[in-house]
Amino acid sequence: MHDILFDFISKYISLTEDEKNAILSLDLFRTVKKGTTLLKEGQKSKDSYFVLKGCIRIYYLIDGEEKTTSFYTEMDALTPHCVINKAPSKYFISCVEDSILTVSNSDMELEINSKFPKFELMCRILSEELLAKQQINFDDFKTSSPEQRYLNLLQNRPDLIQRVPQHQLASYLGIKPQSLSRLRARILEKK
Amino acid sequence: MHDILFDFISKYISLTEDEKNAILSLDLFRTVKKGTTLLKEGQKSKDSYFVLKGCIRIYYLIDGEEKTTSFYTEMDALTPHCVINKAPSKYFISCVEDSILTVSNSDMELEINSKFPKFELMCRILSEELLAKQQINFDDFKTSSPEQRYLNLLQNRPDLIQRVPQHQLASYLGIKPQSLSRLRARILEKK
DNA sequence: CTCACTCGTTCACTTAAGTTAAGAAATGAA
DNA sequence: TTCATTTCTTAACTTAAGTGAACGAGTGAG
Repeated sequence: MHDILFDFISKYISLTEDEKNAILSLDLFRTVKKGTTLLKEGQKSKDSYFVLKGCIRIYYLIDGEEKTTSFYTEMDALTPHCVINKAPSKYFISCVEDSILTVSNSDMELEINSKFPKFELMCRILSEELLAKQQINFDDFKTSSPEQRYLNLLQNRPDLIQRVPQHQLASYLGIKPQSLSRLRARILEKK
Repeated sequence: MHDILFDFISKYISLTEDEKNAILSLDLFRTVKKGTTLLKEGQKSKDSYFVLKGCIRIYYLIDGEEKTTSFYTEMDALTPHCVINKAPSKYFISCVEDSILTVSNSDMELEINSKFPKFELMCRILSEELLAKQQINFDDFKTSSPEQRYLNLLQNRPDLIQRVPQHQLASYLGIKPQSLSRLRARILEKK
């Protein structure tokens, strides 16, 4: 399990054994049950997550309705906005499946980063990469119809469609569950 | 003009006179005319931008049509995805107004960052902040209708609606220019 | 000044998403 | 297993966005 984390890190920097041990001594690994809420609206958390196995999601509660806006699966890193801007969270984070995560506190990260400048570098590169990826994602979303977005998802993250409830997928695509059902029927007809 | 840049930087780190001079010696400042294309689809640029005055936009050319997906105005920083992942650009960057920018090369940044670790820190914090902001933005987009998105824009970036052509605004809102016209008429009626 | 072109708006029509409701299927707890 | 709940689908109807076309206003090049 640890290897998954180190494989991920090795894409950005190389670690000495000492550094690996420093990370392991932080005791970051957690297993969480499906349905567990990791963060609630209004809370001020300092925790960031990295998904080793499983799936977690961000959702908003708007007019009593859950609106899921993102999914994080294997090898995805998530730092909630409330950690960055120290404001109460606007959203919930919850486990879609039984999952294995690393949970790291921003105080710990500050300490590690100042002790090992290498980590600072990794965090910068990682954030820049995620930002660029997120921008392309957003652009794709803006420039396509719900149907195209579903077909894109089918191409790029086919696993999500299998492992995630339809009504959560729907709001992820920016539409209602009924529209997703209809849209899928329409696509099948065309084939 | 230089002050705008230093004011921005001072939100993240504090600079000595030496460091300020190091930055100034890089000769980053450029004035660009309205309509200038800064980056074309297919190009592999290493340039990042910071807007001191004016407005630049990202747009895609899809089926011969321009789809504008973002605007950058005063105090906005933009590092194109092609700089990050070293791939040909998927989009164009162009000047909406006569503008004053800083243009910095990623090689220069690499050098500066290794010479002054402070900059590395600033870049990390800045990217993390931008990523968090971008996520909230994307979430808002997903969870609202075109009409709500227009009303949000009216709240959060009212200047954009004045300074940017309607058809560019439309694709920024994820709709067609005709729909934006109609939607605005609808809102006026309601009042 | 004139002509061509772009831009924003309007209209009629088409298409697809939102809404409300109902029912079947799957899930989970007692 | 049973019962309640959640999830997904379908349907009928409403609403809003997409499409194609036309028009006037504004802009820029010659």
